[in-house]
Amino acid sequence: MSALDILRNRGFVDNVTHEEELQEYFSREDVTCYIGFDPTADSLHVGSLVCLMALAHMQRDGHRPIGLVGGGTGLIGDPSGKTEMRKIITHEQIEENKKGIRKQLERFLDFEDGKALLLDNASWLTGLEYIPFLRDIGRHFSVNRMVKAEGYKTRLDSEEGLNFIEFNYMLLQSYDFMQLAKDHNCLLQMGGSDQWGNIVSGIDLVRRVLNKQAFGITFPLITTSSGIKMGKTHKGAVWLDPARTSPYDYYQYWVNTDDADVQRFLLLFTFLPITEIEKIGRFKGAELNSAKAILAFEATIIAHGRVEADNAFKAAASVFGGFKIPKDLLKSSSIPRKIVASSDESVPSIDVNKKRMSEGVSVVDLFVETSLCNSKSEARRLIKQGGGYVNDIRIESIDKKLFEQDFEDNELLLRAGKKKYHKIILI
RNA sequence: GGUGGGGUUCCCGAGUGGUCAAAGGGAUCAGACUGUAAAUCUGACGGCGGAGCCUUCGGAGGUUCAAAUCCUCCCCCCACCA
Repeated sequence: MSALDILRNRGFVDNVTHEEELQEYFSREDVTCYIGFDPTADSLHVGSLVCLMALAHMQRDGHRPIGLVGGGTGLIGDPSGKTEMRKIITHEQIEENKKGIRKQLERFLDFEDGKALLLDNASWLTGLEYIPFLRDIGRHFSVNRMVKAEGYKTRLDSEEGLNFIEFNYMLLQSYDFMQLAKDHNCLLQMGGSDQWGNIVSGIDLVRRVLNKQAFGITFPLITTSSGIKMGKTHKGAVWLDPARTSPYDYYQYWVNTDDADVQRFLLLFTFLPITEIEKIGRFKGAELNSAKAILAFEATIIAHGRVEADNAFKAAASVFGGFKIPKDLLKSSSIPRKIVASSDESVPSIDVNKKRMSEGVSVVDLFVETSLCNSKSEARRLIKQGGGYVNDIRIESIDKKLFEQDFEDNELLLRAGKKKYHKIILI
Protein backbone atom coordinates (compact mmCIF):
# COMPACT_ATOMS: atom_id res chain seq x y z
CA MET A 1 0.00 0.00 0.00
CA SER A 2 1.45 3.34 -0.99
CA ALA A 3 1.47 6.45 1.08
CA LEU A 4 -1.19 7.79 -1.23
CA ASP A 5 -3.38 4.77 -0.50
CA ILE A 6 -2.90 5.26 3.20
CA LEU A 7 -3.89 8.88 3.00
CA ARG A 8 -6.85 8.13 0.81
CA ASN A 9 -8.13 5.34 3.02
CA ARG A 10 -7.98 7.61 6.02
CA GLY A 11 -9.91 10.36 4.30
CA PHE A 12 -7.12 12.81 3.66
CA VAL A 13 -7.44 13.06 -0.07
CA ASP A 14 -9.56 15.58 -1.83
CA ASN A 15 -7.76 15.74 -5.13
CA VAL A 16 -4.61 14.36 -6.72
CA THR A 17 -2.71 15.34 -9.83
CA HIS A 18 -1.33 12.72 -12.21
CA GLU A 19 -2.51 9.89 -10.05
CA GLU A 20 -0.96 7.03 -11.97
CA GLU A 21 2.42 8.65 -12.28
CA LEU A 22 2.32 9.56 -8.63
CA GLN A 23 1.56 5.98 -7.59
CA GLU A 24 4.41 4.89 -9.75
CA TYR A 25 6.67 7.50 -8.19
CA PHE A 26 5.79 6.32 -4.71
CA SER A 27 6.56 2.74 -5.59
CA ARG A 28 9.85 3.66 -7.18
CA GLU A 29 11.50 5.69 -4.46
CA ASP A 30 11.26 7.45 -1.18
CA VAL A 31 9.54 10.70 -1.81
CA THR A 32 10.20 14.13 -0.44
CA CYS A 33 7.07 16.19 0.04
CA TYR A 34 6.20 19.50 1.57
CA ILE A 35 3.42 21.54 3.05
CA GLY A 36 3.57 25.24 3.74
CA PHE A 37 2.51 26.80 7.01
CA ASP A 38 1.76 30.46 7.40
CA PRO A 39 3.37 32.10 10.38
CA THR A 40 0.33 34.19 11.18
CA ALA A 41 0.40 33.22 14.85
CA ASP A 42 2.91 31.71 17.21
CA SER A 43 0.89 28.55 17.33
CA LEU A 44 -0.92 26.35 14.89
CA HIS A 45 -4.44 25.29 15.62
CA VAL A 46 -6.70 22.38 14.97
CA GLY A 47 -7.27 23.63 11.45
CA SER A 48 -3.70 22.70 10.57
CA LEU A 49 -3.97 19.28 12.06
CA VAL A 50 -4.85 17.57 8.81
CA CYS A 51 -1.63 18.84 7.29
CA LEU A 52 0.43 17.82 10.27
CA MET A 53 -1.03 14.36 10.35
CA ALA A 54 -0.52 13.93 6.63
CA LEU A 55 3.15 14.78 6.94
CA ALA A 56 3.43 12.38 9.85
CA HIS A 57 1.88 9.58 7.82
CA MET A 58 4.35 10.29 5.06
CA GLN A 59 7.25 9.98 7.41
CA ARG A 60 5.91 6.79 8.93
CA ASP A 61 5.76 5.33 5.49
CA GLY A 62 9.42 6.06 4.92
CA HIS A 63 9.20 9.31 3.05
CA ARG A 64 10.74 12.63 3.89
CA PRO A 65 8.45 15.48 4.83
CA ILE A 66 9.39 19.12 4.71
CA GLY A 67 7.59 21.68 6.77
CA LEU A 68 7.92 24.99 5.05
CA VAL A 69 7.32 28.04 7.15
CA GLY A 70 6.20 30.95 5.05
CA GLY A 71 8.47 33.53 6.59
CA GLY A 72 8.67 35.29 3.25
CA THR A 73 5.17 34.81 1.93
CA GLY A 74 3.82 35.62 5.36
CA LEU A 75 4.78 39.17 4.61
CA ILE A 76 2.17 39.16 1.91
CA GLY A 77 -0.80 36.98 2.67
CA ASP A 78 -2.52 34.33 0.65
CA PRO A 79 -5.84 35.40 -0.85
CA SER A 80 -7.00 31.84 -1.61
CA GLY A 81 -10.24 31.10 0.08
CA LYS A 82 -10.20 34.32 2.03
CA THR A 83 -12.92 36.80 1.67
CA GLU A 84 -10.79 39.67 2.72
CA MET A 85 -7.23 40.72 2.79
CA ARG A 86 -5.12 39.52 5.62
CA LYS A 87 -3.29 42.04 7.66
CA ILE A 88 0.37 42.10 6.93
CA ILE A 89 2.61 41.06 9.78
CA THR A 90 6.04 42.32 10.61
CA HIS A 91 9.37 40.57 10.42
CA GLU A 92 9.78 40.41 14.16
CA GLN A 93 6.39 38.84 14.64
CA ILE A 94 7.11 36.27 12.00
CA GLU A 95 10.35 35.33 13.70
CA GLU A 96 8.51 34.82 16.95
CA ASN A 97 5.78 32.83 15.28
CA LYS A 98 8.23 30.61 13.50
CA LYS A 99 9.71 29.50 16.77
CA GLY A 100 6.35 28.44 18.08
CA ILE A 101 5.42 26.60 14.93
CA ARG A 102 8.74 24.79 14.86
CA LYS A 103 8.15 23.48 18.35
CA GLN A 104 4.81 22.10 17.37
CA LEU A 105 6.01 20.48 14.18
CA GLU A 106 8.53 18.65 16.30
CA ARG A 107 5.74 16.89 18.09
CA PHE A 108 4.47 15.41 14.88
CA LEU A 109 7.67 14.80 12.96
CA ASP A 110 11.04 13.39 13.73
CA PHE A 111 13.66 15.83 12.54
CA GLU A 112 16.62 13.72 13.48
CA ASP A 113 19.23 12.89 10.84
CA GLY A 114 17.41 14.85 8.22
CA LYS A 115 14.41 12.54 8.33
CA ALA A 116 12.33 15.65 8.06
CA LEU A 117 13.28 19.19 7.23
CA LEU A 118 12.09 22.51 8.41
CA LEU A 119 12.72 25.35 6.02
CA ASP A 120 11.75 28.96 5.71
CA ASN A 121 11.01 30.44 2.34
CA ALA A 122 12.30 33.77 3.56
CA SER A 123 15.76 32.41 2.87
CA TRP A 124 15.22 32.50 -0.87
CA LEU A 125 12.36 34.95 -1.16
CA THR A 126 13.53 38.04 0.63
CA GLY A 127 16.63 38.42 -1.53
CA LEU A 128 14.78 38.19 -4.80
CA GLU A 129 15.32 40.92 -7.32
CA TYR A 130 12.32 42.16 -9.11
CA ILE A 131 13.55 42.34 -12.67
CA PRO A 132 15.24 38.96 -12.80
CA PHE A 133 12.22 37.44 -11.11
CA LEU A 134 9.90 38.85 -13.70
CA ARG A 135 12.14 37.78 -16.50
CA ASP A 136 12.79 34.24 -15.31
CA ILE A 137 9.63 33.37 -13.45
CA GLY A 138 6.94 35.84 -14.31
CA ARG A 139 7.11 35.03 -17.98
CA HIS A 140 5.77 31.55 -17.30
CA PHE A 141 2.53 32.76 -15.85
CA SER A 142 -0.50 33.54 -17.90
CA VAL A 143 -2.66 36.19 -16.34
CA ASN A 144 -5.61 34.87 -18.29
CA ARG A 145 -5.22 31.56 -16.55
CA MET A 146 -4.58 33.03 -13.13
CA VAL A 147 -7.70 35.13 -13.30
CA LYS A 148 -9.71 31.99 -13.80
CA ALA A 149 -8.29 30.31 -10.71
CA GLU A 150 -10.98 29.74 -8.12
CA GLY A 151 -8.91 31.36 -5.41
CA TYR A 152 -8.78 34.62 -7.26
CA LYS A 153 -12.17 34.54 -8.86
CA THR A 154 -14.09 34.95 -5.65
CA ARG A 155 -11.97 37.88 -4.66
CA LEU A 156 -12.16 39.42 -8.08
CA ASP A 157 -15.93 39.29 -7.86
CA SER A 158 -16.11 40.51 -4.31
CA GLU A 159 -16.51 44.04 -3.19
CA GLU A 160 -13.21 43.80 -1.42
CA GLY A 161 -11.29 43.28 -4.61
CA LEU A 162 -7.84 41.90 -4.94
CA ASN A 163 -4.64 43.87 -4.87
CA PHE A 164 -1.46 43.24 -6.72
CA ILE A 165 0.51 42.01 -3.77
CA GLU A 166 -1.97 39.22 -3.24
CA PHE A 167 -2.21 38.49 -6.90
CA ASN A 168 1.48 37.67 -6.78
CA TYR A 169 1.05 35.05 -4.16
CA MET A 170 0.67 32.28 -6.68
CA LEU A 171 3.99 33.14 -8.26
CA LEU A 172 5.79 33.09 -4.99
CA GLN A 173 4.33 29.81 -3.86
CA SER A 174 5.16 28.29 -7.22
CA TYR A 175 8.64 29.60 -6.83
CA ASP A 176 8.88 27.89 -3.44
CA PHE A 177 7.96 24.61 -4.98
CA MET A 178 10.55 25.09 -7.65
CA GLN A 179 13.24 25.88 -5.12
CA LEU A 180 12.43 22.80 -3.10
CA ALA A 181 12.37 20.66 -6.20
CA LYS A 182 15.75 21.98 -7.22
CA ASP A 183 17.53 21.89 -3.87
CA HIS A 184 15.85 18.98 -2.15
CA ASN A 185 14.37 16.97 -4.96
CA CYS A 186 10.99 17.64 -3.44
CA LEU A 187 8.44 16.88 -6.12
CA LEU A 188 5.26 16.59 -4.13
CA GLN A 189 3.34 19.44 -2.59
CA MET A 190 0.34 18.92 -0.38
CA GLY A 191 -2.11 21.32 1.17
CA GLY A 192 -5.70 22.21 1.81
CA SER A 193 -8.13 22.20 -1.06
CA ASP A 194 -7.91 25.97 -1.23
CA GLN A 195 -4.31 25.50 -2.29
CA TRP A 196 -5.18 23.57 -5.43
CA GLY A 197 -4.58 26.47 -7.77
CA ASN A 198 -1.26 27.36 -6.18
CA ILE A 199 -0.10 23.78 -6.22
CA VAL A 200 -1.03 23.17 -9.82
CA SER A 201 0.70 26.32 -10.91
CA GLY A 202 3.79 25.27 -8.98
CA ILE A 203 3.82 21.93 -10.78
CA ASP A 204 3.64 23.85 -13.99
CA LEU A 205 6.60 26.00 -13.11
CA VAL A 206 8.68 23.02 -12.07
CA ARG A 207 8.01 21.42 -15.40
CA ARG A 208 8.79 24.50 -17.40
CA VAL A 209 11.92 25.48 -15.57
CA LEU A 210 13.38 22.21 -14.35
CA ASN A 211 11.79 19.95 -16.86
CA LYS A 212 10.65 17.62 -14.09
CA GLN A 213 7.32 16.06 -13.28
CA ALA A 214 5.98 17.21 -9.92
CA PHE A 215 2.82 16.21 -8.10
CA GLY A 216 0.16 17.56 -5.82
CA ILE A 217 -2.30 16.24 -3.28
CA THR A 218 -4.97 18.34 -1.64
CA PHE A 219 -6.92 17.62 1.51
CA PRO A 220 -10.59 18.27 1.98
CA LEU A 221 -11.65 21.14 4.15
CA ILE A 222 -12.61 19.36 7.32
CA THR A 223 -15.88 20.52 8.75
CA THR A 224 -17.93 19.08 11.53
CA SER A 225 -21.19 17.43 10.65
CA SER A 226 -23.02 20.58 11.49
CA GLY A 227 -21.06 22.27 8.75
CA ILE A 228 -18.84 24.39 10.92
CA LYS A 229 -15.16 24.68 10.26
CA MET A 230 -13.12 22.62 12.65
CA GLY A 231 -11.55 24.00 15.71
CA LYS A 232 -13.84 26.67 16.98
CA THR A 233 -15.21 26.89 20.48
CA HIS A 234 -16.64 29.55 22.72
CA LYS A 235 -13.12 30.66 23.44
CA GLY A 236 -12.16 30.95 19.80
CA ALA A 237 -9.79 28.67 17.98
CA VAL A 238 -8.50 25.47 19.50
CA TRP A 239 -4.73 25.87 19.56
CA LEU A 240 -1.99 23.32 19.75
CA ASP A 241 -0.02 25.48 22.13
CA PRO A 242 -0.81 24.34 25.69
CA ALA A 243 -0.48 27.91 26.88
CA ARG A 244 -3.33 28.97 24.61
CA THR A 245 -5.51 25.90 24.86
CA SER A 246 -4.82 23.75 27.87
CA PRO A 247 -4.45 20.02 27.31
CA TYR A 248 -7.60 19.59 29.35
CA ASP A 249 -9.58 21.88 27.05
CA TYR A 250 -7.99 20.24 24.08
CA TYR A 251 -9.13 16.87 25.32
CA GLN A 252 -12.59 18.24 26.00
CA TYR A 253 -12.77 19.64 22.51
CA TRP A 254 -12.38 16.16 21.07
CA VAL A 255 -14.68 14.50 23.54
CA ASN A 256 -17.39 16.81 22.36
CA THR A 257 -17.14 15.57 18.81
CA ASP A 258 -20.40 15.02 16.99
CA ASP A 259 -21.57 11.42 16.84
CA ALA A 260 -21.46 11.56 13.10
CA ASP A 261 -17.84 12.67 13.06
CA VAL A 262 -16.25 10.19 15.43
CA GLN A 263 -15.20 7.61 12.92
CA ARG A 264 -13.99 10.12 10.39
CA PHE A 265 -11.99 11.99 13.01
CA LEU A 266 -10.42 8.83 14.40
CA LEU A 267 -9.11 8.12 10.94
CA LEU A 268 -7.82 11.61 10.41
CA PHE A 269 -6.53 12.56 13.81
CA THR A 270 -5.19 9.37 15.36
CA PHE A 271 -2.77 6.72 14.19
CA LEU A 272 -5.00 3.83 15.23
CA PRO A 273 -5.32 1.12 12.59
CA ILE A 274 -8.05 1.51 10.04
CA THR A 275 -9.40 -1.96 10.63
CA GLU A 276 -10.11 -1.16 14.27
CA ILE A 277 -11.67 2.16 13.52
CA GLU A 278 -14.00 0.70 10.95
CA LYS A 279 -15.59 -1.43 13.63
CA ILE A 280 -17.09 1.50 15.42
CA GLY A 281 -19.29 2.12 12.41
CA ARG A 282 -21.85 -0.13 14.06
CA PHE A 283 -21.90 1.82 17.26
CA LYS A 284 -24.83 4.01 18.03
CA GLY A 285 -25.83 6.55 20.61
CA ALA A 286 -24.15 6.51 23.96
CA GLU A 287 -21.97 3.62 22.92
CA LEU A 288 -19.97 6.15 20.98
CA ASN A 289 -18.90 7.94 24.11
CA SER A 290 -16.07 5.50 24.72
CA ALA A 291 -14.89 5.99 21.19
CA LYS A 292 -14.96 9.74 21.74
CA ALA A 293 -12.85 9.36 24.85
CA ILE A 294 -10.33 7.34 22.86
CA LEU A 295 -10.31 9.92 20.10
CA ALA A 296 -9.68 12.63 22.64
CA PHE A 297 -7.05 10.62 24.45
CA GLU A 298 -5.11 9.75 21.32
CA ALA A 299 -5.31 13.24 19.90
CA THR A 300 -4.07 14.66 23.18
CA ILE A 301 -1.15 12.24 23.26
CA ILE A 302 -0.11 13.34 19.80
CA ALA A 303 -0.33 17.03 20.56
CA HIS A 304 0.73 17.13 24.20
CA GLY A 305 2.22 13.81 25.16
CA ARG A 306 1.23 10.89 27.29
CA VAL A 307 1.35 12.54 30.67
CA GLU A 308 -0.97 15.36 29.72
CA ALA A 309 -3.33 12.93 28.06
CA ASP A 310 -3.51 10.85 31.21
CA ASN A 311 -4.17 13.89 33.33
CA ALA A 312 -6.87 15.18 31.03
CA PHE A 313 -8.51 11.78 30.97
CA LYS A 314 -8.52 11.57 34.74
CA ALA A 315 -9.70 15.10 35.16
CA ALA A 316 -12.61 14.47 32.83
CA ALA A 317 -13.47 11.31 34.71
CA SER A 318 -13.47 13.15 38.00
CA VAL A 319 -15.78 15.91 36.87
CA PHE A 320 -18.08 14.08 34.54
CA GLY A 321 -17.91 10.68 36.13
CA GLY A 322 -15.66 7.97 34.84
CA PHE A 323 -16.84 5.04 32.83
CA LYS A 324 -15.18 1.87 31.78
CA ILE A 325 -13.72 1.75 28.31
CA PRO A 326 -14.47 -1.68 26.79
CA LYS A 327 -11.25 -3.59 26.46
CA ASP A 328 -11.74 -4.69 22.89
CA LEU A 329 -12.68 -1.25 21.59
CA LEU A 330 -9.93 0.19 19.41
CA LYS A 331 -7.51 -2.02 21.21
CA SER A 332 -4.38 -0.39 19.87
CA SER A 333 -5.17 2.63 21.97
CA SER A 334 -3.29 2.88 25.21
CA ILE A 335 -6.13 4.60 27.01
CA PRO A 336 -6.54 3.33 30.58
CA ARG A 337 -9.20 0.63 30.52
CA LYS A 338 -9.68 0.22 34.23
CA ILE A 339 -11.62 2.62 36.28
CA VAL A 340 -8.97 5.05 37.37
CA ALA A 341 -8.72 6.60 40.74
CA SER A 342 -10.11 9.99 40.04
CA SER A 343 -7.71 12.84 40.05
CA ASP A 344 -8.55 16.26 38.83
CA GLU A 345 -5.16 17.86 38.56
CA SER A 346 -5.94 19.19 35.16
CA VAL A 347 -9.11 20.99 36.08
CA PRO A 348 -8.09 24.61 35.99
CA SER A 349 -7.86 26.29 39.37
CA ILE A 350 -7.12 29.50 41.17
CA ASP A 351 -5.97 30.13 44.70
CA VAL A 352 -7.81 32.26 47.19
CA ASN A 353 -6.51 33.07 50.57
CA LYS A 354 -8.25 32.17 53.78
CA LYS A 355 -8.51 35.57 55.24
CA ARG A 356 -10.42 36.82 52.28
CA MET A 357 -12.84 33.93 52.36
CA SER A 358 -13.54 34.36 56.03
CA GLU A 359 -15.19 37.64 55.19
CA GLY A 360 -17.22 36.12 52.42
CA VAL A 361 -16.71 36.62 48.72
CA SER A 362 -19.44 37.12 46.19
CA VAL A 363 -19.83 34.26 43.73
CA VAL A 364 -20.22 36.78 40.95
CA ASP A 365 -16.69 37.99 41.60
CA LEU A 366 -15.39 34.46 41.70
CA PHE A 367 -16.89 33.64 38.32
CA VAL A 368 -15.03 36.57 36.88
CA GLU A 369 -11.78 35.76 38.67
CA THR A 370 -11.81 32.20 37.44
CA SER A 371 -12.40 33.53 33.95
CA LEU A 372 -15.46 31.37 33.73
CA CYS A 373 -17.23 34.62 32.94
CA ASN A 374 -15.91 37.69 31.21
CA SER A 375 -17.77 40.26 33.21
CA LYS A 376 -19.94 40.58 36.24
CA SER A 377 -22.95 41.09 34.06
CA GLU A 378 -22.23 37.83 32.38
CA ALA A 379 -21.88 36.10 35.73
CA ARG A 380 -25.17 37.51 36.98
CA ARG A 381 -26.86 36.48 33.80
CA LEU A 382 -25.47 32.98 34.15
CA ILE A 383 -26.76 32.66 37.68
CA LYS A 384 -30.13 34.11 36.84
CA GLN A 385 -30.48 31.57 34.08
CA GLY A 386 -29.63 28.78 36.43
CA GLY A 387 -26.24 27.94 35.00
CA GLY A 388 -24.10 28.70 38.02
CA TYR A 389 -23.13 25.97 40.45
CA VAL A 390 -21.02 25.64 43.56
CA ASN A 391 -19.97 22.08 44.30
CA ASP A 392 -22.67 20.98 41.89
CA ILE A 393 -25.42 22.78 43.74
CA ARG A 394 -27.21 25.41 41.73
CA ILE A 395 -26.72 28.95 42.89
CA GLU A 396 -30.08 30.55 43.57
CA SER A 397 -29.18 34.16 44.03
CA ILE A 398 -26.77 36.57 42.46
CA ASP A 399 -26.10 37.94 45.93
CA LYS A 400 -24.75 34.62 47.13
CA LYS A 401 -21.54 34.83 49.05
CA LEU A 402 -19.12 32.06 49.78
CA PHE A 403 -17.28 31.47 53.02
CA GLU A 404 -14.56 29.22 54.31
CA GLN A 405 -17.07 26.60 55.37
CA ASP A 406 -18.22 26.14 51.78
CA PHE A 407 -14.91 24.45 51.04
CA GLU A 408 -14.33 20.76 51.36
CA ASP A 409 -10.72 19.78 51.90
CA ASN A 410 -9.79 23.34 51.04
CA GLU A 411 -11.32 22.98 47.61
CA LEU A 412 -14.43 24.26 46.00
CA LEU A 413 -15.73 23.53 42.55
CA LEU A 414 -17.28 26.31 40.56
CA ARG A 415 -19.21 25.39 37.47
CA ALA A 416 -20.64 27.41 34.60
CA GLY A 417 -23.20 25.64 32.53
CA LYS A 418 -22.87 21.96 32.03
CA LYS A 419 -19.28 21.54 31.14
CA LYS A 420 -17.07 24.31 32.37
CA TYR A 421 -15.43 23.82 35.69
CA HIS A 422 -12.94 25.72 37.74
CA LYS A 423 -11.52 24.85 41.10
CA ILE A 424 -10.90 27.30 43.86
CA ILE A 425 -8.22 26.30 46.31
CA LEU A 426 -8.02 27.77 49.76
CA ILE A 427 -4.57 28.79 50.85
C1' G B 1 -6.63 62.35 -10.63
C1' G B 2 -12.31 62.44 -11.77
C1' U B 3 -17.23 60.46 -10.58
C1' G B 4 -20.26 57.53 -7.66
C1' G B 5 -21.00 54.14 -3.37
C1' G B 6 -19.41 52.89 1.43
C1' G B 7 -17.15 52.47 6.80
C1' U B 8 -22.84 50.55 12.53
C1' U B 9 -22.24 46.70 18.52
C1' C B 10 -18.04 39.35 17.61
C1' C B 11 -19.59 38.72 12.05
C1' C B 12 -23.28 39.91 8.25
C1' G B 13 -26.69 43.74 8.02
C1' A B 14 -31.05 47.46 9.02
C1' G B 15 -31.38 52.27 10.88
C1' U B 16 -31.18 58.93 8.37
C1' G B 17 -32.58 64.25 14.56
C1' G B 18 -35.52 62.23 19.86
C1' U B 19 -39.80 56.23 21.08
C1' C B 20 -31.71 53.69 19.71
C1' A B 21 -27.66 50.07 23.67
C1' A B 22 -29.54 50.54 18.23
C1' A B 23 -34.35 45.84 13.72
C1' G B 24 -33.15 41.06 11.57
C1' G B 25 -29.89 36.96 10.85
C1' G B 26 -25.46 34.22 12.18
C1' A B 27 -22.09 33.00 15.97
C1' U B 28 -21.96 32.55 21.19
C1' C B 29 -23.91 31.51 26.24
C1' A B 30 -27.70 29.47 29.62
C1' G B 31 -32.21 26.43 30.60
C1' A B 32 -35.42 22.19 29.20
C1' C B 33 -34.63 17.40 26.67
C1' U B 34 -30.13 14.06 26.66
C1' G B 35 -25.29 10.38 26.19
C1' U B 36 -20.06 15.75 28.39
C1' A B 37 -23.86 14.08 21.17
C1' A B 38 -27.08 16.25 17.35
C1' A B 39 -31.75 18.36 16.41
C1' U B 40 -35.62 21.12 18.75
C1' C B 41 -37.95 24.64 21.99
C1' U B 42 -37.21 28.82 25.61
C1' G B 43 -34.30 32.78 27.25
C1' A B 44 -29.91 35.89 27.26
C1' C B 45 -26.43 38.47 24.41
C1' G B 46 -21.84 46.62 25.67
C1' G B 47 -20.33 47.79 30.88
C1' C B 48 -21.56 48.96 35.88
C1' G B 49 -24.49 46.76 42.55
C1' G B 50 -31.63 45.29 38.94
C1' A B 51 -35.60 50.67 38.45
C1' G B 52 -30.75 54.33 37.42
C1' C B 53 -26.02 55.46 35.46
C1' C B 54 -21.63 55.11 32.08
C1' U B 55 -19.16 53.98 27.15
C1' U B 56 -20.41 52.69 21.72
C1' C B 57 -22.23 53.53 15.42
C1' G B 58 -14.16 55.14 10.85
C1' G B 59 -11.37 59.86 13.38
C1' A B 60 -11.46 65.04 15.06
C1' G B 61 -14.36 69.23 15.61
C1' G B 62 -19.30 71.86 15.13
C1' U B 63 -24.90 72.82 14.93
C1' U B 64 -28.95 71.45 18.37
C1' C B 65 -32.59 71.09 24.44
C1' A B 66 -31.28 66.37 21.79
C1' A B 67 -27.06 63.22 16.68
C1' A B 68 -25.42 56.62 14.54
C1' U B 69 -28.60 60.11 11.97
C1' C B 70 -27.28 67.34 10.04
C1' C B 71 -22.50 70.48 8.83
C1' U B 72 -16.86 70.88 8.30
C1' C B 73 -12.16 68.74 7.89
C1' C B 74 -9.41 64.18 7.92
C1' C B 75 -8.43 58.71 7.41
C1' C B 76 -9.64 54.07 5.06
C1' C B 77 -12.29 50.76 1.47
C1' C B 78 -14.90 49.68 -3.17
C1' A B 79 -16.75 50.40 -8.34
C1' C B 80 -16.45 52.85 -12.92
C1' C B 81 -13.58 56.22 -15.76
C1' A B 82 -8.42 58.08 -16.54
